[in-house]
Amino acid sequence: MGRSPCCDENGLKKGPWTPEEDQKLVHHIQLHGLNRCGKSCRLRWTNYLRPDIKRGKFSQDEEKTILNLHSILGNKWSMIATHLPGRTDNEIKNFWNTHLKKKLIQMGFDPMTHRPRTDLFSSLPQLIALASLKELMDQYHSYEDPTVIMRLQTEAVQLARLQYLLQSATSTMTTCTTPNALTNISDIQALNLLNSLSSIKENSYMNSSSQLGSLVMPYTDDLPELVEVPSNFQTTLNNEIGQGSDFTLLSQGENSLKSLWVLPSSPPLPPPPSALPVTETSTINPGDGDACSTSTTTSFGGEAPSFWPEFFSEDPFINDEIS
DNA sequence: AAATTTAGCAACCGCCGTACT
DNA sequence: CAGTACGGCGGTTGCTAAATT
Repeated sequence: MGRSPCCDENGLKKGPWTPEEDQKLVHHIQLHGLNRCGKSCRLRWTNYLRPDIKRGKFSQDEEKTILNLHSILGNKWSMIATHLPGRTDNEIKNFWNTHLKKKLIQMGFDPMTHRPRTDLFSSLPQLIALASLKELMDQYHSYEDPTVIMRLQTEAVQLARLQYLLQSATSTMTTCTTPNALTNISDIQALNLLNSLSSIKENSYMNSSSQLGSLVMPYTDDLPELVEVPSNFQTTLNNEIGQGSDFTLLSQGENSLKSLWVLPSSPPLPPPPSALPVTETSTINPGDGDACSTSTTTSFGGEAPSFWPEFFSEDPFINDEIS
């Protein structure tokens, strides 16, 4: 029964074992006290003992290759391994599960689709950050402390991202079903969550209109520039930055959230690391349709204080650790 | 310093396709 | 066609060392 003997491309014998081979194997196992099954021996050889196996850390190039191939092939570890000489599928799989997957998640990407995540629970870290933001606000009432301002700016960037994700999640949940159980949270729950966030904002930093200019400017290349602002804050917004600013009020209350979205008008320029934004007021330019749009200029001619965070010139979401 | 938690990694397990009798 | 064994694959587990409390 079984296969007849044959050879692979390396000249190694394959197929069923002959009685002589069995004898030799039994002899070797008895001789060396090896109490292992064949499958275990094979795995040990292919994954560890094979002389052509490359050991040690994965290089940047290898990491990029794995990411690229995984985005195309998915969890086809053996296929991916064929493009990385000396690396086994098991090693790549482990590297993916322990490093790359976490890295993508931290960056806000779905490790399976390689796209930005939109499910609610992926935003939990940001929710936690928001909670700590509120705590911070309760703790400090002065905005004059540079360290506090710097931290607030960091938190605000995270908040902006959270709100974008929440908005995406709620709109998705009402229109489509997905196999992902995490998105099965009810609309009511999601809306309650959003409303609670809005109330936190209204009671905290949004009352400080002088901070608004910096709070609504997460300038990055690959992240949403949208920031939600409570609708009852519209007047203040118009007075402070809406008058001819380069921020656009996108829409008002398309759903029950009754919120505004603010985004910098085309195309957002990265702020020079040595300058703070200075907002200048001018006339309101109403936009088309029911979208309430306005236009202003925010320049960066301001003197850069020593506390201006350097990471604003980079991608804050990638480099920032949520405390 | 001890206890606990976390991260990394090798190995295991079960499934499937293929080859052969 | 059924039965058997091999070989490969991907998901998961469990051990160990490092980090943290």
